[in-house]
Amino acid sequence: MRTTNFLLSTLKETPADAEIISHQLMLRAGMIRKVAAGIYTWLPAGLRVMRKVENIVRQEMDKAGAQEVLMPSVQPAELWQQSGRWEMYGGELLRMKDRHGRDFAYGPTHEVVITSLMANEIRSYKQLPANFYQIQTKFRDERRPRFGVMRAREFIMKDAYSFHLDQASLQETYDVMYQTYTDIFNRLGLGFRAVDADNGSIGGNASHEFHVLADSGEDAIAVCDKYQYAANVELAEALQLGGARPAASQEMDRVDTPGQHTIAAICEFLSAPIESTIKTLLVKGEEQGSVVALVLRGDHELNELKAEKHPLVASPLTWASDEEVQSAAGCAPGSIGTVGLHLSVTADRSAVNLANFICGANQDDVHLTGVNWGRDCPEPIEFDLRVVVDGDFCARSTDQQDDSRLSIGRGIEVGHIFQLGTKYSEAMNATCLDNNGKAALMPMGCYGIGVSRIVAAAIEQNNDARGIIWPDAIAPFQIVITPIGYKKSDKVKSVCDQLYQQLISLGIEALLDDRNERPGIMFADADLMGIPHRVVIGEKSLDKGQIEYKNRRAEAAEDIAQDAILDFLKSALLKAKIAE
RNA sequence: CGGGGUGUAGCGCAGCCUGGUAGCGCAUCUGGUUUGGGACUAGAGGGUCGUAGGUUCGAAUCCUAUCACCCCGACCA
Repeated sequence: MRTTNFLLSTLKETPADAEIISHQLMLRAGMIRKVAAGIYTWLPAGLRVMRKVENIVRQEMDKAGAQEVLMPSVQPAELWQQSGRWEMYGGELLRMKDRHGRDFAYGPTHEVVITSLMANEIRSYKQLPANFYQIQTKFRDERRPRFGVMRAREFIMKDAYSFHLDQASLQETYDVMYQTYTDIFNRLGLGFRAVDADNGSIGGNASHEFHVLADSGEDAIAVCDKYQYAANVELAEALQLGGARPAASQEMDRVDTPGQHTIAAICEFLSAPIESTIKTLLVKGEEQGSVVALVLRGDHELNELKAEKHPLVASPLTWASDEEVQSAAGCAPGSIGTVGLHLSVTADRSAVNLANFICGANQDDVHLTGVNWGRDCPEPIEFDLRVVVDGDFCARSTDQQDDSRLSIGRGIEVGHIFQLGTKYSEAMNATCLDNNGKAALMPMGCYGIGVSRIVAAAIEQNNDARGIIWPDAIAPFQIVITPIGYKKSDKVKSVCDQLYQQLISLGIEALLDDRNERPGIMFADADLMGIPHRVVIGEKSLDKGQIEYKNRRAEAAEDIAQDAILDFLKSALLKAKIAE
C-alpha cells in the first residue's frame, strides 16, 4: 500500500472526549471514528488490525475442530420469549418492530438462535460433540458506553457454542477451548491471564475469563505466579493471616476514646498497630428484621459478594441503618464491638485468630483493649469475608511457608468460556437420541472473545509517548518504507519502489510513504500507527550503500548494507513470528 | 436511572458574565523557500454558534423547552 492511496487520517491533537490511551490513540491514528455513543466506524487502518485478530481467532477455532457459521444479527422475539429472556434481559436488549409490528431484537448474544437451530439439526449422539462459532456484530445497549471500542454498544465478537451428549464430553471440549484461547492470546502477542471465574455453585472448571493485563482494566484480578492461580479479586479466596491464635495474655480493659470513631483514629489514639484491632459491621440478616454482625481485622476490607453468600446475611447486602445499629448495639457506628453484643457474630478467618484485640465497647466514645474470643465474648462463626490484598497467600498453596503470594493487578476481559449445562437446551427443547434410542438433553458450552475489544486492549498494553506499538501479529502493516526525497531523487525513488515491490511479492504487508512530506511528519505518523518495522531510504545512506532499519520498540536505528536489506527484513519478520 | 458538565469551522479552544451580527491554533487548498523527527512565508476557502420557542430595535451571548455528547455513581457481562 502506498500512503497516497491510503486514508491516513492521523490527528496531532487528542480529541477531547477520549479518556483512556487506547481510545485516544485509535482516534489519533485514524483507526476509528465515532458515529454515535458507543457506535463506531472502522477506518482502513483500524479494520486491517481487526481482520488480523479475526483471522487468528478463526484459524485457531478451526484448528480446534469448531465449525464457522453466520447467524443473523436481528432475531425474532419468539426465540427470546421461548427461553424466557425477552422479559429477563432488560434494557441492554435493543428491541424493535418490523413493518408488520412484529417484535425483534438486535442480538446481544446468540444462544437462543444456535440452540433452536441445533434442536432441529442434531438428531443423533453420533453427531456429537459439535462446536459452532461465528464472528459477528453484537449490540448491547449499555447504559453508559465508554472508552471507545473498549466498552462500546456495537462490537465484534467471536462466539461459539458446543453441544454434547454428556458432561464428560462438555468438559473435554471446554478444556480444548481453554487451550485454544491460550494459543490465541499467545499468537496475538498479548500478556494475559486465564482467570478463575468459578462462583462455586456449579463447581469444577465451569467458567474462566481471559484478561489482558493492563492498568486501565476495569476488573481487579489476583494473580499467583507460583500456582498459576488467577481470580477476580471479588472471588479470590482469602486465607487466614497470622497463623494460630495466641493464648490470651492481657486483661480486658475499658478506655475512653472521645471522638475516635475510625480504625485509623483509634490506632493513632491508642498507639496500637492496626492488625490488633477489629471492626464490627452490622448488616441486615436473611431473617426478616434481623441484624447480624460481621467482624474483620482493622486493616481488612469487607468483600460484599462473599458476605452475601453467608446463609445468615441478606442478599443483596444491606447495611443496618443508624437506628438499627443504635438499638442492636446501643451505640453509633464507630463504637461497635463484640463484647456483650447479642447478635450472631461471624468473623473473617484472619479476625478469628486474633488475641488481645481492640474493639468498640458498644458505648459511644469507649473502646475495649485486650479482648479475647471465648473469654470475653462468644467464639464467632468463621467465614471468608474479606477482600484479598497484595501479598496474601495464594489459596492454592498448601504450605504457608512457601513463597506463593498473590499480587493484585488489573485486567481487561477479552474472553470468557463457560459451561452452560442444559439451561438453553431445556428451554428450546434441544435433544438428540442417545445410544439407547432415547431423547437426551444436550449440555452446552459457550465461548466468547471480544474481537474489537482486543484491538483496544492490545494498545493499552503496547504504547509509548509516540503512539501505538503493535505486536507483529496484528499490526496493520508489517513494514513502513520511509523515503527521504522520494520526489527529488530518482535513486531514492527507484530503490524504494524496488524494495516495496519485492516485499509485496513476498506477501509482506508494506506501506510505502510516497507523500511529499517532510521526514518528521512521516516518522511521526509511522510511530503513531505503530508499524513494527521501519526502513528509511535516503541519498545520504545510499551513497554509502546502506539502508537504515529501525524497530518500533528499539531506541536507535541501525545501518544495513543495501544488498542485504531484503534478507535482513525477512529474518526480522521471521524472528518476530517465532517470538509469538 | 441519579448527580455534574459540554455543545461555536474537520480537530482543540476563546468569545457568553456586561446583547451590537464571530475569532485563535492545528488541519485543508494555492504560490514561493524548504526537506533526517510534526518547517517558514504570502494568500485562500470553510461556521444554520446543537435544535425550537421566547425577551429585545438587535441574541453565540439573556430566559424556557428539547436533543446530543462527556464525566462520576448505580447497573450489567
